[in-house]
Amino acid sequence: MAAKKDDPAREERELFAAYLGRHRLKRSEPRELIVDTFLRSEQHLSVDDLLALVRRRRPDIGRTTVYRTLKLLSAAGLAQELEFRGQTRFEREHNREHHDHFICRACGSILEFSNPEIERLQEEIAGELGFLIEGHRHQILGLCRRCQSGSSPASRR
Amino acid sequence: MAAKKDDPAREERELFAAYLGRHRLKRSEPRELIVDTFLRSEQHLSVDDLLALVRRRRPDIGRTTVYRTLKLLSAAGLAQELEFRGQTRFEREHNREHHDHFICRACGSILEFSNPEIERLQEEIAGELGFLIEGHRHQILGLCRRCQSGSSPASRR
DNA sequence: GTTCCTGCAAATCCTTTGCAAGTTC
DNA sequence: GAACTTGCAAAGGATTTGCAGGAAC
Repeated sequence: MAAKKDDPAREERELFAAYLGRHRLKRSEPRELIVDTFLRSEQHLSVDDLLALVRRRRPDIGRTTVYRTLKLLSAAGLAQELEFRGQTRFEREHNREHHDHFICRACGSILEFSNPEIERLQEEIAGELGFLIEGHRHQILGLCRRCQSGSSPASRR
Repeated sequence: MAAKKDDPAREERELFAAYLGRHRLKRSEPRELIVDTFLRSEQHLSVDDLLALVRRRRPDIGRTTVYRTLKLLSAAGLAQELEFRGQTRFEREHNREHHDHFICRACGSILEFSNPEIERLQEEIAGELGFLIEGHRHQILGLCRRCQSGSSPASRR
């Protein structure tokens, strides 16, 4: 359950390699760099956030490749998309406990939360309506602690 | 509480007129037509849905005007935006009980639900994190009853 | 008459696609 | 060498903005 000592992302990289193999896709240096960077990064990256990180090492990598690789990661079940104000952000998905998000409208920071009782109630309501749940998107919008108290909002990343 | 006999949207139209007055904005025929059409329509309209409805009466109305009027309606607290797959939809907001949405991924239909217990739990969790709630977006995605059973999905609107 | 509205076209933003050149198997 | 990848540029879709003409106050 716990991460391996030296490489918490090893399992995910293996899963990604397996996904590529299953689909007759090839490994490549840009692809591996993007995947590694994503897996080691903070959560909730936009495409441009990730692109900037990747370009620190390989300034010649194109935005398109980041888009395509993130799509692969999603398809492989290793990344999940979040939508906020028309922007898409991505977070790691594998082996992470299900959770939802608070989003601060002032500084854009994202806090995670989870509550089994809410999940249970969702299932219950869906059952009553005959609806089959495949997923959900639950975002709470407002102000984080810092942005409520501080005179100026925490700077946007 | 209950709607007026002949014109359930009277109060909303008055509120909208008041909003215009407060902001030194003018009334106009396209604007009133769009507002009326929106208030009388089914829920969860996209901009193009509303545009099509409005053009039945006035084919010369532009998409831009619909965008702008919906923005005014939101600002006046009479409409609320929903986001789904990069598309924005709008629903009436005033005097409606708070609710969230099921969205069927097959036919795109939207069911509403509400659950005070979920609301309460949200508040509770937010309190623990010191987060001040201003709103939330809670969508459950999956398959509606028809699309689970029927061989072919209910047609997309 | 001044200020606000309107529709069109152009511009933006985010994302996807076509394509020729480069890589991987 | 065949099949897949890459980056660029172009295309796409949704939404916004600039602007000249028209309507409301």
